[in-house]
Amino acid sequence: MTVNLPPVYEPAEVEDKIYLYWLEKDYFKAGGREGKKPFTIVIPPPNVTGTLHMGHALNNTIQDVLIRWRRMQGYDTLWLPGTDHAGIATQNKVEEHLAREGLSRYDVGREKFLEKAWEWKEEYHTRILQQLYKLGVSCDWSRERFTMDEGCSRAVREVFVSLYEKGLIYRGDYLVNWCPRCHTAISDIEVEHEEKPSTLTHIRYPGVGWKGQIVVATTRPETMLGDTAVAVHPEDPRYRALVGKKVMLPLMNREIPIIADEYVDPSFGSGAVKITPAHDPNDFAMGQRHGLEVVKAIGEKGTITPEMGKYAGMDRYAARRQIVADLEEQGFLDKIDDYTHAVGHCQRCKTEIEPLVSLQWFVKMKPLAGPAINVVKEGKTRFIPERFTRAYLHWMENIRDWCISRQIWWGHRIPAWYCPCGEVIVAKEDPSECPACGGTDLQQDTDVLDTWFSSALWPFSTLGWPEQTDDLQRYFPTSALVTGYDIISFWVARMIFMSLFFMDEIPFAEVSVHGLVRDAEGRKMSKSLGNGIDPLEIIDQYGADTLRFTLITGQAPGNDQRFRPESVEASRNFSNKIWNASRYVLMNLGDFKPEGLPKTLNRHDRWILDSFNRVTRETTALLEVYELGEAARAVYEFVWGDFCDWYIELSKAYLYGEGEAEKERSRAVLYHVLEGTLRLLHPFMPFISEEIWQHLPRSNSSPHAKEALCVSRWPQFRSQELDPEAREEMELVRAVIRAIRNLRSEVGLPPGQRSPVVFRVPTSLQPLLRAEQPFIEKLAWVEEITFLSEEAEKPAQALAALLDELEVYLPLAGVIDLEQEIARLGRELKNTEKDLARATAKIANPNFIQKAPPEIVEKEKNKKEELNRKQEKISGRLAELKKMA
RNA sequence: GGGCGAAUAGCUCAGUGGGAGAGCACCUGCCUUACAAGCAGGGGGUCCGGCGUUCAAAUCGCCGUUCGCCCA
Repeated sequence: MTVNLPPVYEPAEVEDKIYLYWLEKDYFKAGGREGKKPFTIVIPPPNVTGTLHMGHALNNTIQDVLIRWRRMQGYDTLWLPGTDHAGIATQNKVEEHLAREGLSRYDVGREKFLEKAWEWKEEYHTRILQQLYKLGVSCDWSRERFTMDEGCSRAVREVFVSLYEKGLIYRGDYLVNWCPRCHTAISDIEVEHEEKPSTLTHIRYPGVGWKGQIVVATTRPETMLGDTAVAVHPEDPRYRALVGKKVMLPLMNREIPIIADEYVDPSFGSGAVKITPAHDPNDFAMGQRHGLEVVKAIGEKGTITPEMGKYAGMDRYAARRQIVADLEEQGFLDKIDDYTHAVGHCQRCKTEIEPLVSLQWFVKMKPLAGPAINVVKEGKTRFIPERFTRAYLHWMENIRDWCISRQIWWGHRIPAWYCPCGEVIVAKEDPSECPACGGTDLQQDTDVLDTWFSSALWPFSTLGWPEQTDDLQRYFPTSALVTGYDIISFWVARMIFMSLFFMDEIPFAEVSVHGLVRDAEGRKMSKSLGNGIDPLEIIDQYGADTLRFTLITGQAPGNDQRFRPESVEASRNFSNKIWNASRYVLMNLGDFKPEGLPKTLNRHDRWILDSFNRVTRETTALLEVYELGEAARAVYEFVWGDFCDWYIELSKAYLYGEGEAEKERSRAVLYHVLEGTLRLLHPFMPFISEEIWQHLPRSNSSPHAKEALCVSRWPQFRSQELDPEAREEMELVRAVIRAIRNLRSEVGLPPGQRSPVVFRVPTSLQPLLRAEQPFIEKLAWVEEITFLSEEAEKPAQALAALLDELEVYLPLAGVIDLEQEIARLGRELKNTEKDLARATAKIANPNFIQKAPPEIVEKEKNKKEELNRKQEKISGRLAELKKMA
């Protein structure tokens, strides 16, 4: 074969071609590996709201690394892809779109609106898929799902009806977080709290039938319109006598009672608080305890209700200003202080939420949370890193009922129907008549379910549930879930309790948690800041492998990372390094046919095979514990630091030399190591590794004669192939070469100018160094090596590198600057003596000898001896030089 | 108010009980028949501060400082 690869890797020319090849061959399809253990991941379904961002790129790359690695290990891998309808988010997008034509959703009507939403979904679904293809993910596309497809929708109904029948779903009046802009209730965790400078308004409430007044403080004076009590602490001596009496609500001229409740903090403000059950969660709870009236002062549009006299219809902020002005005018305003407090905002549109009492559907959480707490405590589902367990448990243990109805149109419509006779019908199939009165005038609930309701079923609904499908049997529970820490409570927690309730099993054994991808300055990437980086742009410019490698190496489990152009370039350089190392091998293979490793291997071969064996072990072990960044780094170091910097350089002597047998042996090892390296690399950089692999010669007797790297075997670590002898010898050889390079660099010798060196070396080491002489000469730009025995006189006019086992001299008659060399050796002596002192002190400590593990003590002793020899050599040399000076 | 995380080279970050690391940046010398997106060499650290546990702490515990996040 003729190989003529360009010197610079061009990802754009190979990636699409290779992805299509993989798809054609159906490599990503699960099944067909009977008898193999399954390894399953369900994708965190991206929202069809828009396109993918860097966070998605990271999330999917991690999953793809795991899946490709397990596939190569021989597992029956299933990575199930899909997308999420993302209720409020998508609805908002479609509404924005309509607004450009001057239309509201009410103008077009529910049916037409949903058509638009489906169109939106189709468009973005296609784009998301394109992006995932570009990233190179190996999902089983034949099993792709959507949260609103037929099967998932059936699962949603099944779950709703079942929970309703078991009394775990109920409908009730409750204080919910209302977004006046999205015009819907949202769950507690969809509210973002933000500290904001605000004011604390102190208002006087005059006594009724008693002399005096009570001052209450509030951050939201406009809610006073709906006050139905003033509360004090029962033990508070200032107010004890007033409990049970009444005050007059200013502006409204309504009498309201003074009540006592433990909840009131007597040390805050005046120790008395106004109670607005309709507009504050704590007040609502207190109102329930005391049977207080609920007076709505603010309506669903964020405006004052019609019952509130002159304020009726005013926007809540305008009303606040007006009310404060009126209070002041009428003498009820005590004072206004500056104050900072947390204000709830809608996660989707950032509007300040308004707590409102309304009729909503809820999931009763306590019975569901218990088992979900247990499985995590028992370690049946594990969070990685472990610290996220605590956040999960804290949330689960303090959980409140989950408001699941949303007053929007895009989503799963609540399967409840109302009959004029008062009957409520909750059913899997649309009812045609009322079971109570036989009436046919049934109205379905207009609300839809919270998006997370369907996502909570994702691990089993996507596998066919409620049908007992083969896939469900085989692939559930899934093996791992890969997700960002920001959706542990939204999604992970809910999948766990839903799965335990309906499947009686955990949904996944391990949750690998990753962090956020931030911009180069560490800020969150966001549309409003305009600091987002489109993964596709990076792929177009540098290739998917580069993007993947950047994200993976920049990542430590559970930690945020910054996306920096420098790191992208570093990854790009690495892929080019791989490309060129492969070019070198391919250019020199000739008509080589792989037939396994040669029978006789030399020291260099044994050393690189030992290194490869070690990096195989390390990479595999790191992947096992989800340390993907470390695993990728291990491969990087091996490729660049061992294979390229040393083995390839050493191999040049053979390949550019004369001996045919040597050439063949060298080719075989280069081939073997390169091929194995590509396999280690493949999960991280699937495209470049596959592309090069496809260029490698193959033969039928080759042990890895698969048709694609993507389905070849993951390298196996073999302990019997470790070669400590070769390793040790090569370490010495490399140390000698580095020492010579270092000396040459001290005097600024350019590579082209070769120099003689002198070794003063024990006879035991002479065979090794004489055997390696040609390589030392080549790699250290040496022209001639003289071997001296230890008895021989040392060269005088020379720089010295004093290793603990031998001495290396660079003779430079007349060139050497004695003063400089003395200074240099003096610095080295100082460092050596410092280390020696530390080691000596350690060994002198009887506690250390007694309590430290024997191998550590042994190591320390060896170190001390080594340093001793080195110290003697340096000081000896210094004495000689000083004599000459 | 409660919880969690971060603090290590100029920058960005790995490292979690046994001799301080990487990438980038910087300095020096090099186009060396794979690669200048490269090669060789080098400088650079109070591992935030303090106390403790231990034979041994960047690593474990406690206290504090600064920053970030989550929850109430």
